[in-house]
Amino acid sequence: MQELIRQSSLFKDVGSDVFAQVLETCIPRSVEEDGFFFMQGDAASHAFVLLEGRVKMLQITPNGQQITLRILTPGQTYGGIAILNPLEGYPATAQAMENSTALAWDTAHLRKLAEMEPSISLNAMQLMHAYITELQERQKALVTDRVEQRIARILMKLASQYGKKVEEGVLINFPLTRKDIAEMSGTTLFTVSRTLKEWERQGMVKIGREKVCICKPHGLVSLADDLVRR
Amino acid sequence: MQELIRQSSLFKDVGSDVFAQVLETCIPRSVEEDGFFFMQGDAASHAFVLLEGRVKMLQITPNGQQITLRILTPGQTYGGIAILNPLEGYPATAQAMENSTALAWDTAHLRKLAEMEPSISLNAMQLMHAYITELQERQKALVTDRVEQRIARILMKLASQYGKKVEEGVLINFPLTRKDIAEMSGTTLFTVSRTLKEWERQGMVKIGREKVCICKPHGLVSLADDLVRR
DNA sequence: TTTTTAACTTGCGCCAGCGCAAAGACAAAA
DNA sequence: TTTTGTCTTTGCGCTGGCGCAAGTTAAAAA
Repeated sequence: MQELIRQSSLFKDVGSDVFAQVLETCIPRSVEEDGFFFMQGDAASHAFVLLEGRVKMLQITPNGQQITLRILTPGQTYGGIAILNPLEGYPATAQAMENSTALAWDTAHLRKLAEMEPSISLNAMQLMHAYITELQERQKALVTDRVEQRIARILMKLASQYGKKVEEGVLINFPLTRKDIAEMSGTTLFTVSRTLKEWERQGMVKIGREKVCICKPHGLVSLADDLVRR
Repeated sequence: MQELIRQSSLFKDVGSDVFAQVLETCIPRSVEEDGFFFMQGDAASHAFVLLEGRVKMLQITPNGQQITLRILTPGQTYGGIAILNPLEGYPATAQAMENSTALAWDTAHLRKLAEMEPSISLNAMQLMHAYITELQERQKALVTDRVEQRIARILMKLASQYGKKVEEGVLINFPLTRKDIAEMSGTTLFTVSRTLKEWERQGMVKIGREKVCICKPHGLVSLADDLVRR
């Protein structure tokens, strides 16, 4: 566990003396499947490092539609804005996709730690920067790419994050519904279903209930980069 | 000028001793209309505070299409990621929309300043956080709103940023082409043109060449929030 | 095993918005 | 004043993708 925190994006490169304080000031927090670590708009009082499980960052629109922003795996940081004024609200909701455990630090401790060890601030900024880049990429995709390309891109990304080599190709190694994919790529589950079926016909993927396996990654990449149109 | 830096989002709340160093370490930088402060992907070597002019942050897609991310006014900070490892590339391009002047600080000085004065780091994070929130809002809009709503929202935002009261209503006080609006709202200049004309027919706006004046702000808000469909 | 629940597929109709082309309207330069 | 370049409008055709409804499959619960 210490190992995981040491490698976490927020506390990497922290000197061992300060690191001891990091360990002292954390609060463990467990949330079961479909529960929430925090909701969009809540006062940003804690930053989290995920220890085990999977957590989905999402937004909910006024009319109830969901947008999935990202899926987190152990070692990743979320709610990092807590280092700022806790009057800021979290910009998104963090929901556990399975029983999950995380460590939490509150604003006061975070700031104290950051003052002792500037690299914590830099790490937090690095995190935010990475996220900004990702959001911009996604925005670009939403504006310029067809739905098909966006789905291809999401699958490639999930595969690189959760891919597991099996005999038929690369399996995305956790239950993933058509609706999940739709919420990540900004479309509907119907369109996702149709697209995946078409790809299966072409032998590019193999699909099942809550399961996607990529047989021809190269074909998907071509699609994502718009090198080929169907 | 000092006043402007004092109030700038990056250096506000900086103690007067460190502030003196802020002033010492800056480099003035002028760029004329259509010129660039930096391009997406360039090594992020400097952070800027705009003194005068207007600067557009944009992305260019592989096929040449532009996406406008935001428009900056004097006092605003851009290129703030320079505080991180300069190996990071700027996530977007900064182009002057008119002759513009800014002050720049390089990574080395920024870091030194941030170490002396933690509030600089906090300010930088605050900036990034505000930007993240904005990007998420925009992503939500792209996924869930109709083009009409998105245009309405962009106009409201521009009006709140640059609005000038005139007799007919609130004028967006700088030359703004249909193409500009399209790049901000993720659509085409044709659709923008049609939409604005329709709104003019309804008396909601008054438009001219590179000019938009909002006569019934309330009507636009209703549209943006989808309280009414045409 | 049967039942229930949730995920998925598929056909069909529809329309918002795109893309193009051609023409019109300004503004600045010559 | 005329010219030139840029910005804008508008008609027309087209289609990607949405939305719904009805049916199918598969897993989980009873």
